[in-house]
Amino acid sequence: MLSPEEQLKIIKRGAAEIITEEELLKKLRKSQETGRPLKIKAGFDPTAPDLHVGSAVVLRKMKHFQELGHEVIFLIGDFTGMIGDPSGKSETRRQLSREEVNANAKTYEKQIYKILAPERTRVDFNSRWCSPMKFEDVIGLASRYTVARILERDDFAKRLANNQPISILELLYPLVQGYDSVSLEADVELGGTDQKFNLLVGRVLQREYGQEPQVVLTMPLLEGVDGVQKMSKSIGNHIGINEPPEEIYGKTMSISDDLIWKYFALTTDVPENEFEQLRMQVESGAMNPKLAKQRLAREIVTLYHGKAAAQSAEEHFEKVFARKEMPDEMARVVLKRADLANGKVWAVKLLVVSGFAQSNAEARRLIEQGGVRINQQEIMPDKSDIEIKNGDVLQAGKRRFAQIVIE
RNA sequence: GGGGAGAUACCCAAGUGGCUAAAGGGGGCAGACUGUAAAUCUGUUGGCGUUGCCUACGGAGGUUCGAAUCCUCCUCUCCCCA
Repeated sequence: MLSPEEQLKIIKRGAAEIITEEELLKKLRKSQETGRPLKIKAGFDPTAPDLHVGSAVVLRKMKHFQELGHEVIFLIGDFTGMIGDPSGKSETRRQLSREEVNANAKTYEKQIYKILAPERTRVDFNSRWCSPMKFEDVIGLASRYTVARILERDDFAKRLANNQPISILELLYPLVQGYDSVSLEADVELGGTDQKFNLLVGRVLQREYGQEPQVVLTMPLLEGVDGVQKMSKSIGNHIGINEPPEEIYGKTMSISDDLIWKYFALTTDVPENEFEQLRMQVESGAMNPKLAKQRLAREIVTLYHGKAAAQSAEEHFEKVFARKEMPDEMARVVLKRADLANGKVWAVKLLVVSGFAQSNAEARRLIEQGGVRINQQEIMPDKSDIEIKNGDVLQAGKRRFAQIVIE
């Protein structure tokens, strides 16, 4: 077993902030003396069970703890999810049914074990202690924190300043999350840097309830493929860990060059000195950043799909984007023979049927912009009906392909 | 409880009777370029087999030849006073 100091070193890798490091070290020492593993808590929203490499940043840190022999609790915030938030405009706060929550939890479990060890992971739900709470318990909880302190939270302060609505429920959220820590008697809570406030509330509440406060460990937020906003499914700038290898590879290649190193640090197991060396080569001009990014893309695909998949994803990418050839495998569009007139189809319709355009108008636009090809041959806007045969390849834009099947 | 301000497309935001399918920005999509789905530049961005028609400026009515724009009621949000 590693010494507390060595453990701390591993834990610190990639972390944004640890509050406080001394407390963590103390807890690690005590754990080693008593043989009792630390309880590591991280909370997850029950509404978005599609994990991406951004949410994986925290999971990977959980994994580190797990490998050090500590107890990891994957906490699903189902209680709050089942209440929903009527004031919120975002659908992510939509009220969920018990069934939906259960289904989402299952989806989570399928995904997290791509990263965590199942036998050493405890999945829990905060409805377990929230649902039985009586109103006086809630009042008791509410009495332990003040509005002024809640309003310290950055986004609350901003919304207040900008005259934007804040529901009472939203004010209660940090308290609920903090109370989760009390119920679990958490030693450490992990989260993104945007969670810092909520995690700190946990410390205050634990103290209020006579417990030793948890150590707060925040991880940097990973920007999505747009390079600006935090990776999130609702924004659509995410790389999902369940996506096909080609998608993960391609999306990784689409991140901004500046982000390569942050991705290496937070989403892969590549040792720091190794990617720092790549970085120096790129910055000195000795290496094309594309190569470094390809290494990154391979690493990420390997993590979730294995080495062979990473290899073929890379080949696919080179073929389609560097050499602008057609991929080996692609989706199929099935047409009935009856849909054809003299072997011809209306190109606009074809695009809609294949799902490359949402509407006829969008399909027209695509064609007018020169973005549609059949067998690499551009479709001209003035020719509305095009001849097609079985096996022809329809292409929309640079990366969407489909093979036409006529039956 | 009283007074005031506001709600515009995926998001932010301009527009205060016809020239408005609605400025500008962001995002998305496409094209060019390239070293990649980086960066940059350009175009495009409600629907309909489309020289026209339909739908759309919080909701429902109304005024008018004509309404995002004026009137009435309703819903929601914010501010000030109590």
